Amino acid sequence: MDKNHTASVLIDLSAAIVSVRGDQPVCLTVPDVSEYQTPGLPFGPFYPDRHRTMEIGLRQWVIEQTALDIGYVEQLYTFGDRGRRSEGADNNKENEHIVSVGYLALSKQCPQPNQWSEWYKHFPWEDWREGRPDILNQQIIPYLEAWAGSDELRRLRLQQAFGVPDKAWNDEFVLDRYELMYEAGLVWEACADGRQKEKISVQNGIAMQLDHRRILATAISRLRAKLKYRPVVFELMPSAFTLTHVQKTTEAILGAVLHKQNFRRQLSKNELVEPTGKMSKARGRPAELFKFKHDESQSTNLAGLRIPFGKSRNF
Amino acid sequence: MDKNHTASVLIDLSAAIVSVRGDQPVCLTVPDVSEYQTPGLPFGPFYPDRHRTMEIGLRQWVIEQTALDIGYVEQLYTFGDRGRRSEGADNNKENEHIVSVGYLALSKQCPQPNQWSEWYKHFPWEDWREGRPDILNQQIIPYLEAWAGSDELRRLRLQQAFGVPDKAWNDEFVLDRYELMYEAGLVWEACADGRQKEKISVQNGIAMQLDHRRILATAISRLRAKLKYRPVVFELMPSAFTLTHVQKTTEAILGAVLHKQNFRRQLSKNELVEPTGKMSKARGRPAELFKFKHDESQSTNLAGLRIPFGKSRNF
DNA sequence: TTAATTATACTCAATTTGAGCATAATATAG
DNA sequence: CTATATTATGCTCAAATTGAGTATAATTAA
Repeated sequence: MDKNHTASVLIDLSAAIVSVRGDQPVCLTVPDVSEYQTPGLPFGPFYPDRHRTMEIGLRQWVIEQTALDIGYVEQLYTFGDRGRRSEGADNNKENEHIVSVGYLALSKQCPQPNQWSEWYKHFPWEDWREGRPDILNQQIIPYLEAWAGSDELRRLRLQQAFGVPDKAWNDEFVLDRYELMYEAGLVWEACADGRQKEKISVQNGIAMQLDHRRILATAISRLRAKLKYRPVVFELMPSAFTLTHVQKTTEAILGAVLHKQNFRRQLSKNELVEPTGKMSKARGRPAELFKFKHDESQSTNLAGLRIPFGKSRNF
Repeated sequence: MDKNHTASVLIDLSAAIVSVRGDQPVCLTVPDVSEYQTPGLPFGPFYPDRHRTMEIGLRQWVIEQTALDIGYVEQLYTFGDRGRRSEGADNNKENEHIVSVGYLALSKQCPQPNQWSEWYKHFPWEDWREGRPDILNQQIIPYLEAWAGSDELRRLRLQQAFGVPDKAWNDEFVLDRYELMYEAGLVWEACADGRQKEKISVQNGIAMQLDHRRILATAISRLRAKLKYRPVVFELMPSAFTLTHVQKTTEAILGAVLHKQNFRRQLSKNELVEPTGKMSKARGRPAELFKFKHDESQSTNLAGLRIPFGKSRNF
């Protein structure tokens, strides 16, 4: 291969550190010093000679900078797109290319409320708990329809991501929706990256620095998907909780409301929780307090398109 | 942050290019020139100023070097572990750290049979189509049990990954199993990385260069999981195929046998295929030839721990 | 012509889901 | 003190899905 091209890059470890406050999922952000005032995700460089693995490197600076207790950490995706970091307008003097490795981390607490940003302020179209968000029919869909025009591929992607006109909304396609909106020039970042000449008239959710909103969209997608086959909700719960609390947290992340009795049935059937014996005190009838059953047997509940393994699989 | 540490790295794009030949899943490999004769995955450096995204870079050198038509491409994971690439014993002069970004690619054809390596030669314990592989009870499990000793955490991980003694085998935990074996010094790579002083007596599957067997394990895990909620099998099928052919391909990837009639029921219920009108010609009764229904409506079949969304979700 | 082989249709009990009703235990308003 | 709002929890029941077959059809090979 020819050596006329540079292959050396810098690696940023960016973290979407997620928690739930009340009924709102939140994400740790750092304020922006520039004129735009857009918040960003915390990130730090990866020093390969100091940290044995990237995850260790990530944990290191999260501890140093935020003093948070993050238990669950998962690598999301590695973004190396040129032009998705507003490089021209930024401080990086274009001699070094930056690749960002996105991580998802879950935290049980979220102190200092002003440093945490609510998900749905950045993605108002993703919260369906009060029904279909108005912004979809009033702003986003009409604009996207116009952008798609008669382009067959664009219409297909639109249908896939947003369920228009007759497909169902899929809560996991957060990233697909964001990327479509980026391409269509519907989000501020597209404008900042120079893909869109004129400023966006409607502010479709609060923008973030560089490609951080994309990383957050990836985090939400992943977390929503994961919730369905791994008991990660409990990484966001205190040691004792009511079943309603688990449900509210799940609903916050999924952006959808669930059937109460059936939700409890799943929890008890899968033996994910066990009673503590104590009771909560609130408005109505007191609820029993449960704790997470650290059985490790969770691994058994997978599923999906339903492959007919049959019961004989347990040799 | 202190600038005493270097942050500059080189990025390798490694690809697990997967296909299915007969009833064996295979993976494109390149021969090793060194004394060990271990095969490796094809890889190439990422030139950030030449390729806009890493995926474009990957596709580029795959086309250049293999002339293969790969449709489906998915980023797997970014590995930055020090000491997992046999750096000391290798050609890299340790002044530049290398991070490898693993990709999974699917190919419908696999010409030049000798360049493709069968999965289960590298992972003999993962193929359960003829029942539980002997190597598990005869070699792997006893060694791992001894390694775990009375260490509670190790025993838990062992139970989780290998299902011993009483949990079920989970086909998706390919990476977990490989990593456990690596840590226990049960695979050749651990020895090559200097973690294991003495050579492994039993060759537990054919080793690969650097951390390539780890990337392949990640690919298998991902593909097995994906199969259950996305119609990716069809990326490995020709344009017309019999239902049995789809099933054999699925079974090859999962390393497990499935119930025939119920497998077909799933395919027809989810409307993933449509008849071509033609028939196949083989030994027994001729089978109808089908083609993949490119409906894009596949997106509707997800699932998992079964979140009780209820039918009211289709607003 | 028979047997082996493969494909496909159909059945049926068990389990799981979606949806909701009924009742229990508390706080608070009057 | 009683009624009412509020939340928790137990229970039912029909519909759908799954696991595990049986039965039958259409070929080739012996």
